[in-house]
Amino acid sequence: MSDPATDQPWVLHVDLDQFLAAVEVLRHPELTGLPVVVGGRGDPTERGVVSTASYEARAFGVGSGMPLRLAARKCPDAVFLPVDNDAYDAASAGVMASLRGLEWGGVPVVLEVLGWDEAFLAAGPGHGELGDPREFAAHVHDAVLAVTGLHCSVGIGDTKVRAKIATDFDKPQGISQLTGDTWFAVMGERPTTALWGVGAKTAKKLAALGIDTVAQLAAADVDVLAAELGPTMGPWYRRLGRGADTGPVDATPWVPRAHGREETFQADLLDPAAVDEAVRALTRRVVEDIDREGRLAARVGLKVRLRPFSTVSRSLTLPAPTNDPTALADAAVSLLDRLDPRDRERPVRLLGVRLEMVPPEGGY
DNA sequence: TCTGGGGTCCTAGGACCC
DNA sequence: TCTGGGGTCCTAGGACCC
Repeated sequence: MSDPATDQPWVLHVDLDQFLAAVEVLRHPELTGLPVVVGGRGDPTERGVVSTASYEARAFGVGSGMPLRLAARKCPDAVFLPVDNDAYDAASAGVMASLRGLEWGGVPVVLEVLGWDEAFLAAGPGHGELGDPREFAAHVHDAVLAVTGLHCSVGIGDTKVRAKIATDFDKPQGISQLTGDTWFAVMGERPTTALWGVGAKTAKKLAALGIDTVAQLAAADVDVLAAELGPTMGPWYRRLGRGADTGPVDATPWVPRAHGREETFQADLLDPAAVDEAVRALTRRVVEDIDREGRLAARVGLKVRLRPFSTVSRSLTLPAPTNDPTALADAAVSLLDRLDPRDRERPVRLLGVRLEMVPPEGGY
């Protein structure tokens, strides 16, 4: 199973348990054991959805993505807290630092960060004896807990896909293993949505082809998949059905391609002048984001969600890359003119502005 | 129960060029 | 007139993930 090119016989996937809720409980110990729901501005009468619910809240049927209003109905006694990105950034940095400091087989691990609360981890180049990966996984859990006070679950695999899927088998504070030897026994009869990257829409397309399970996907005709799902995605789904690799764990820091800001208004915007001004305000915020990285925008995108809930987008390539706030705001506002005239009269629920940046010297 | 915000990557059609 | 074919860029939208 080991890839000789990377010498990564094992891939670990580390996933913090109920991360946002856990960070809140950590700094508000009086919330320990209570149903905690983090989402929106923390007001369950507002428009917004649940980002993370504590396990106590999940017992009431509250889950990620659920409207806050519904969460409040299911669990009226829950503590609702606003999303506090700065706090989670800081907690995440602590977690990743604790992982980066680990050694396995006598050398520092390779760490690939996947977001606030997830990472892949593999033995570094030139490592020695690795021992039982379960023992190391337990060590990872304990090390993260000791440094940050946060619990995690760990999946062990021989590919990233397998490690990622294994993590979900045992949460919280679990350690699970999934390799090529056990893949079909464990995954074969599961629905295709059990795979990382197959959602409801793709599952439906696959079902129309008579493909309902992971094993059926793994055995599917690659030409049929390519014809129905695209030349890149079709073959990729078949590989996914086999748990095949997505490449080695790679510690190369992520360079963002784009930044965006969007806002769902508590009350739909009815006045065109208010829409213009909101687009300009969003653009100013995104410009701050790209300026923080010293990057220039090459394309501007505008997203508009109209009442009741239809979304349209428009985008343009700038004549020349820039970070000039006025030029970018003008470009974003100009995209409003490209909307269907009938849509321009409809109430606006959400606006979003996105800046695609010039790739850094040397590319990504 | 009216459905967030931050992203990534892929697809398909048309424009445009040779 | 009934008509090529490849390549690349631009744009809108879709799907997915955390």
